[in-house]
Amino acid sequence: MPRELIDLLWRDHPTAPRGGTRGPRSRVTTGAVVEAASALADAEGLAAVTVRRLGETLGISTMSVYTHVNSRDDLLVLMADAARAAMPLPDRTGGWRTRVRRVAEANLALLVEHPWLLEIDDDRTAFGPGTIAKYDHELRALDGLALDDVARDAALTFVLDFVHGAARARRAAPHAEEMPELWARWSAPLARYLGDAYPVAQRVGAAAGEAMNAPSSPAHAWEFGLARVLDALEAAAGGA
Amino acid sequence: MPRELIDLLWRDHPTAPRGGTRGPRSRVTTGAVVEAASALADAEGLAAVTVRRLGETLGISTMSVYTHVNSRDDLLVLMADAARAAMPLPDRTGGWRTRVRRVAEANLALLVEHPWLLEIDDDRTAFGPGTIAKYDHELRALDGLALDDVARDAALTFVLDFVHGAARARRAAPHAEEMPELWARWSAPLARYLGDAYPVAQRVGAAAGEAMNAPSSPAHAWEFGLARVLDALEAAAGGA
DNA sequence: GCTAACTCTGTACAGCGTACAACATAAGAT
DNA sequence: ATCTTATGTTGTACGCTGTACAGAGTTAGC
Repeated sequence: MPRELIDLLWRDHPTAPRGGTRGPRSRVTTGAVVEAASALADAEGLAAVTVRRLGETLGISTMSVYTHVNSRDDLLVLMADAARAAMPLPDRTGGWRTRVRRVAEANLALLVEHPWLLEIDDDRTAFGPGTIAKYDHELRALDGLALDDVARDAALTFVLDFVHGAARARRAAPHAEEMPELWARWSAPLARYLGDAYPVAQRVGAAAGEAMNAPSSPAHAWEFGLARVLDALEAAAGGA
Repeated sequence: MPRELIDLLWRDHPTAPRGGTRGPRSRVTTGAVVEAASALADAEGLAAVTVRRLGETLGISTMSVYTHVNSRDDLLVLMADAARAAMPLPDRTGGWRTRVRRVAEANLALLVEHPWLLEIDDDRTAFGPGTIAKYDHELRALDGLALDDVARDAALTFVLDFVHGAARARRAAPHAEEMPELWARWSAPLARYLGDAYPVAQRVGAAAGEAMNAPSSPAHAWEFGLARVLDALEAAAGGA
């Protein structure tokens, strides 16, 4: 399997190198490896995606995984692109505000469904068909705004960064289940250390913390922030 | 060294447990370990911060590191809090727009100086004195905006998420030095795969890519985005 | 049937975080 | 001055990681 990552990314394209026909039939395809890895990441987090685990779940040996994928890093790129390729692209009816809102919502849904995407930070994903198709589609959501190409790209980045931050806040933090116990053990010493210093932080932090536990809060913060983002875009384009 | 992380975070506080006086003198303090780790991360990235490397640079054995820090995860929390404690807090003169701009700029500077902060995602940092002091100070930058406590916290998060995204884009990507070679090897097959599909993505991507190489571009995108963020805050508060 | 191309596999290595037990050292108790 | 006890330091060892490499098994084309 000396196929390059770019050819693996485009493995479904008609002109992509298929690999010779000699030798034993593969018991598994690159796509199947990527799917299994993504399922594993969905279920147990990205750290559970080890080459050994992957071989096990696929019913092949550890090293056979490398027949279909060049390295774990490459696999992560393939996973990220596959997730974006499988993402339902929001429809294009309505005004730009509606369309951009749908883009934001679709991206939030994607990141909530696959939180491990937040941990994959590899520029090479930009070469994948899923990522490119997504980029193209989302750029078009900005049609109608008076933005040149560079500004259009910056505007999309602006929206997606906002979504990224919201998704990061929303997902269960890595050690979330231990937090109650941690709080029980630490709140007393923390109060002792703090005394009456930082009154603003203490008051606002308490309010924000309580609000966080209210079920409606993340949705409210999302609506609030998204409205701000849309307003900002409108202002940037000098009113659509 | 059975001191808990919270006590290590507050180790400079007068009432923090100092640890008994018996036994050999420590050859090294927790603070020194954190400093060495941060220097290592600045120079070679967070992945270079291994317990073995740390022991080496400190002139103690690998396992002695654990005398001063409970685990590598705890060390990352201490590093993050120390970086925030050492951050120069922007002064508080001027209107809220000026102050918030300074907050954003200070945070960008922090993340550019210590890009590894982007990789540390641990809720326990919120218990550290540096993080709390920073939070308090930054909340006060929003004084004068008509926001209740929950909204004030959300507004700060909004600003900091924007900075976070900008910093992520600005830092040298993990495999940045290999990108030119990668591009040379991949641009031809990519062009073949793409054909004339996704014209918008191709045009905008090319423009944005070229702009990225223009030295003025990141600064321009930053100014643009920051202005949008400030406008959004003003709108959120119903005009300051 | 032979050869070349291909998949699959087991072994092995260097690196990681860290549990644990043994030892060294210094202060407090006697 | 001696003993006790708390602490710092260290080496060894374990299980885990990604993956290089060599060899064995399998199939298509000559």
